[in-house]
Amino acid sequence: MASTERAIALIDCNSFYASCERVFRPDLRRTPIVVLSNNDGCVIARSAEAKQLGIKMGVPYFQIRRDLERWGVVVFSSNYALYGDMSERVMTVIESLVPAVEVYSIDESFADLTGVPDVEVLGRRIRAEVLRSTGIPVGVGIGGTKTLAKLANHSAKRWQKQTGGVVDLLDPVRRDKVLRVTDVGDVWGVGRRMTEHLNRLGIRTAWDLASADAWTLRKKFSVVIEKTARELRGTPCLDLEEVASPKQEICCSRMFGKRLRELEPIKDAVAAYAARASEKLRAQQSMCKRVRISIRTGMFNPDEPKFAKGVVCELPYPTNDTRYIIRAAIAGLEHIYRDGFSFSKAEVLLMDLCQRGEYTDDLFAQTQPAASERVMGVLDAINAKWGRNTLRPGRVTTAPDWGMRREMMSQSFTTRLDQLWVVRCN
DNA sequence: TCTGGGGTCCTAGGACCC
DNA sequence: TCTGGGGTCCTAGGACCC
Repeated sequence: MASTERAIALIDCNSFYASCERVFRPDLRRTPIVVLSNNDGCVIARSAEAKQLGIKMGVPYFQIRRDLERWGVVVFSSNYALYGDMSERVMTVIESLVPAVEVYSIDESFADLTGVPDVEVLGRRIRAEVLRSTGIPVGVGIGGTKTLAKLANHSAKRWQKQTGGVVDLLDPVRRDKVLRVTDVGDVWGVGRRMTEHLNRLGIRTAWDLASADAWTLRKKFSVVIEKTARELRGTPCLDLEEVASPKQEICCSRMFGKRLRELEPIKDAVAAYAARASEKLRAQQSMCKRVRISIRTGMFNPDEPKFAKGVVCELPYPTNDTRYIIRAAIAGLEHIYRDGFSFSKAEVLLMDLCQRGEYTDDLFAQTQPAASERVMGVLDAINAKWGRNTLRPGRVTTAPDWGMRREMMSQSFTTRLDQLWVVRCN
């Protein structure tokens, strides 16, 4: 039965990073897998088997290392080159099957299925096609709004066996049934804090939230939660955004592979982060007017003296020139650095972005010289052809001793021919 | 020894203007 | 004696997301 009722699907990859690793290690089909954050810090992805073992998201690796060994869990450092490339492949397959897509994150996309005769059949087809073409298992949730599609997807995971990974909540009876058995904290957009607030008002399930008075929610909390409640009722408040708008700020922040006390190595790290952020800036055709640089010591060790500081540096004119951005970031760093602390992390944040060619607000304001444009153009062209950091500013080192720890990284199977040397089959 | 990285949106409150 | 009001812009901080 065809209908013009609005239908949105949320398609997400199951245990995405773990699934990516498994595609190239079919011998691990039934083995529990976890993937670690940068620096092998904490667990950020778990295969279904690993979840079953009770391994929690975000738990520090060093705390559970022994257990993982004992249980025979296979551990990977994160390999973003691989995940990014696999993500593109998954999205391409989805785009070939549905009228309109919004890529929402590395492992999720919304699709507009309005007017599709049988959404559940299409959902199952998406699932089968993505699995066949990429090896990645996905779940599909369908609803009248984005929030309901998210809820449907959550249900597909929760009742994986019964649903086969596809849930359609367009039918109001089924929708209400699911709303009643879902905790309000499991609703998209309701975090820990909001859950506490809502619980205090006696709002415990998604159904309670959907039934709550929208105006009261707005007055007591914010328009955000009001929209969530309306969406749960089936009133669309969030549109599908097919064209990604340029980022309003760009950030590069990382923990160092080890603590740094001296200013010089921190300068090197900040230069590298500033260079990376500038690349992202140019990739979306933007310029920035201000740079914020911040550093901090470790946050968890109670014996370690704590210190954190940041500063915003104005640039003389909007620029995308790595050299000036590095210069500003280092000047800021010298300003905030303090002797006698063990620093663990630095962050470079590019703020006040504008699109290249956008009119400056001051007719007499200085603009970036053409030479900058040319040098950066050459830099990016060479690195696009020969790989990141083939050409780089003198301050940026490739294998610094403060660099990231990643001792269990898989090969970049899909993006580096020189690393494609073993694929195990059983 | 050891605890990620990258974003968005909203709100409150201060500064400033007329 | 007596001390406006409305509007805008900016910033910091909170909350949330994956």
